Amino acid sequence: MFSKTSEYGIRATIYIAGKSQKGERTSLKEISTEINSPKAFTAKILQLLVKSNIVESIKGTSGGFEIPQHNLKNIKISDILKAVGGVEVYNLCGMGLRDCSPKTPCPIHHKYKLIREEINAMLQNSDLEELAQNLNDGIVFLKL
Amino acid sequence: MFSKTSEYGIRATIYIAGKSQKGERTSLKEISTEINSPKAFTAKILQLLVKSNIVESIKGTSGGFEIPQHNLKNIKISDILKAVGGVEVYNLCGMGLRDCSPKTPCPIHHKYKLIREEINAMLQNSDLEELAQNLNDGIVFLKL
DNA sequence: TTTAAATAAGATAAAATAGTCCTATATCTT
DNA sequence: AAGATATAGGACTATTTTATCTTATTTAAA
Repeated sequence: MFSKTSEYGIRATIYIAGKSQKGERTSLKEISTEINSPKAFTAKILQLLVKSNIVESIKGTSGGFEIPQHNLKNIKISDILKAVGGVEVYNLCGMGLRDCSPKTPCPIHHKYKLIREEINAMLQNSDLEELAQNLNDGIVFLKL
Repeated sequence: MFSKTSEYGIRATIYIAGKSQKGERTSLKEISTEINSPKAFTAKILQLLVKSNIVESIKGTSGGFEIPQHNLKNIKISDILKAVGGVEVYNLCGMGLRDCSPKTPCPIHHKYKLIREEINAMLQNSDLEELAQNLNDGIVFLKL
């Protein structure tokens, strides 16, 4: 479904969001431990998220990553995917046709269109405030 | 969404099905031209489909590929994906968690589960007879 | 029976994705 | 001011996916 980059990106962001919601800052080391992701690779992905202003990074001792609490409600999973470069997938033809359209549809165009719309709705409706709350309430998980 | 292998596999099979429905046999050359796929790579994928008894191959001059007409109704897209090794994706956690389950769900488990079920329904409900008919009627297309 | 045309199969190559390592830079603490 | 700890970034490596090339085999037709 998602690329590894997208998976780690989403999980890392939600983890940071959970910490931020509790007023805590977290480090790369903690993140990669808690979401079971390769550390150096996750660092690269976090750099993308910082560049896109989804996550803030603080260098130096006691540095780390955080997300301003008042931003949590406005950040959706689709924003994370956009930042790490993995969102346009869900707006393309399921069978890889360049000119797939309602007028020249691929064999699964109509059925897949509905699914694509639901995927996009899911990605655009899930905000970090809700996701972080669920994480902190212990009703969802990020570890392998 | 699908891997290239899956895309070409589905498109090639539907193309062969369309020909078979008209009582015609088709060749690798024709297939890769008509579905805009790399020839040698498509040949590999067709080998997988032949091994899984989805497609029949005939060697030699005037050889090619075909699907017995009475099989068309029983072959679903999910069978094609199974043959080329690209179906289990839609039964895994969207965020890559090994232990994702209703009891220990990932943050998008419940929403994604519904989507997964619809994807699987789509893959299991689309049979080659219908898909080939649509292709022959000119209401769906396989080319870029 | 030779030739041409077709698929089969194995080896190889190229490209994309995933992941690591090392050095630089910033910053808190002592 | 020095040292420890953190992120930033570039170079590099590994793996997987996608794609090609070459040779063998089969078979219809000339």
